[in-house]
Amino acid sequence: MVKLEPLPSSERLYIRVARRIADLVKAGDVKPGDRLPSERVLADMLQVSRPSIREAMIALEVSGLIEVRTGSGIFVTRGGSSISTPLVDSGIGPFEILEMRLVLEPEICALAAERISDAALQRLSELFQSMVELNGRPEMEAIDREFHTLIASEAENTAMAQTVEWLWRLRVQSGFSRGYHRLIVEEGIFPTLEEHKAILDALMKRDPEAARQAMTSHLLAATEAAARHFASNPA
Amino acid sequence: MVKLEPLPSSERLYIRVARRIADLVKAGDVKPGDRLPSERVLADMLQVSRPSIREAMIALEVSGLIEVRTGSGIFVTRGGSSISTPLVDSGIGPFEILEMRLVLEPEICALAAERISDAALQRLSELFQSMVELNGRPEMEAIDREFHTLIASEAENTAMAQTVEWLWRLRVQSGFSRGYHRLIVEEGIFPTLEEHKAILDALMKRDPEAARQAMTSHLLAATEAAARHFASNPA
DNA sequence: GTTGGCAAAGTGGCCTGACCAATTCTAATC
DNA sequence: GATTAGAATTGGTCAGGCCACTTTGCCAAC
Repeated sequence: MVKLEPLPSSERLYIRVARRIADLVKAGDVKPGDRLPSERVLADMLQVSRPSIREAMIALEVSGLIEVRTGSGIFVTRGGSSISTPLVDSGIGPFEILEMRLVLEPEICALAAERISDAALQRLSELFQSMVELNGRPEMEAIDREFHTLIASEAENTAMAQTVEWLWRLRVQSGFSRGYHRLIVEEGIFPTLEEHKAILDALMKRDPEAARQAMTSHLLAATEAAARHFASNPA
Repeated sequence: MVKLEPLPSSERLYIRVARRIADLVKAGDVKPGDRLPSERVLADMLQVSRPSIREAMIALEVSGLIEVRTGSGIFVTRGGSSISTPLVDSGIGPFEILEMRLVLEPEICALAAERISDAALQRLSELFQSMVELNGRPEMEAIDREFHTLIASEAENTAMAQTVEWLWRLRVQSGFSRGYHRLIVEEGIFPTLEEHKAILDALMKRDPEAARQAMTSHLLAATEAAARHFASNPA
């Protein structure tokens, strides 16, 4: 029972093209934020047709490496690549997301307490101030998101940071945020503010154990709030 | 400072097409393993050009929802979504992966201890037997992978399960496994066997605390082994 | 000098139609 | 009935074209 897999010889063209482009980015020839040559130019350079270039670009776009702006050009994404789920609904629900965050983010927070930079602490303070000022307006969710993703990025573990960002994307996608605003208005925003304050304080003291504890409390409270929310707002 | 999200207008065509197809799958009109209508037929049905259909298919293919077989047709993937091989290198290294697994998998294992099915326990036993028999051959890594991903899927949290699979894909991609075989030969396979046995036993007793403990020990050992490996094999 | 508007150039979005290569189906042949 | 050669089907790729949107820069009006 031999199993000679290989000799694929020629992969599909769009994959080869996509890899070439991805290599350019990885090699640093084009940096995040840069604009790639136009599709027509790329087609000419790589000696393939424009449809093939387009297919490769779509593959890279779905992979999160590039961003296509109509009429303007193709740009390299700033965040690099990540777990992608733009098209297919993952079927992952709010409680699964929260259960996973409850496992992941306290540890991330503890790591971040030891590794976080002063600049990041400064930014977190600003974000917290914004939360106080916004006080329950819909924009708060975006602030909340940056608060958590920033902490995740300061844990200095790309895998963890990308996962946290992925979970936020899933959350937005899963219709959890549709009732978010009403929820925080009903519940009152202050408990959430206090929880974030506790996290911020722990990070500033660079106290891993306190940070872990604060994040755990915050996410437990969020889970309970979500449970109440869904109890009174079936599906 | 209003922030009116600038009208949805028309998304790009390939995305709308891809969503339509994805909905077909989600609604169960076409099931995993089924063949989709040919590109030409789809183009005719949706009243778009074939290139647009192709672009949508590539997006879905990258997303892992479908599989394209030249000359044969387009088929819905059996494993749902996320079997796809990432197109771009994430730049995430072995130690980041291990650090994250060390956070995630012990908790997953504890959850699985309470939720795991008898069938899954049976399968885990078989996998362990295979590990004993293979005893250090390269195929072991695939077994190891199924062992861990199966446990993750039994935690009954799709987000966690997908993340564990993602981490394995990253591992394969990050060149960690290139020296894997030599490593386990040098180190001897027995410690790893014992660690897996401990995990299996804990799950069979449905003891969450023991399961968490066993998985932690296993991953700590793996981290140390990886450290030794990279110490003697500079990148 | 600044501002405002407008046109041209550049870019991606999408289409038509065609040919090639791999696969599968069909039917004639043995 | 099994084999096999040819036809039909299907994805892979290309060429060229037109449209809509963005950007840019010139020029007129203030």
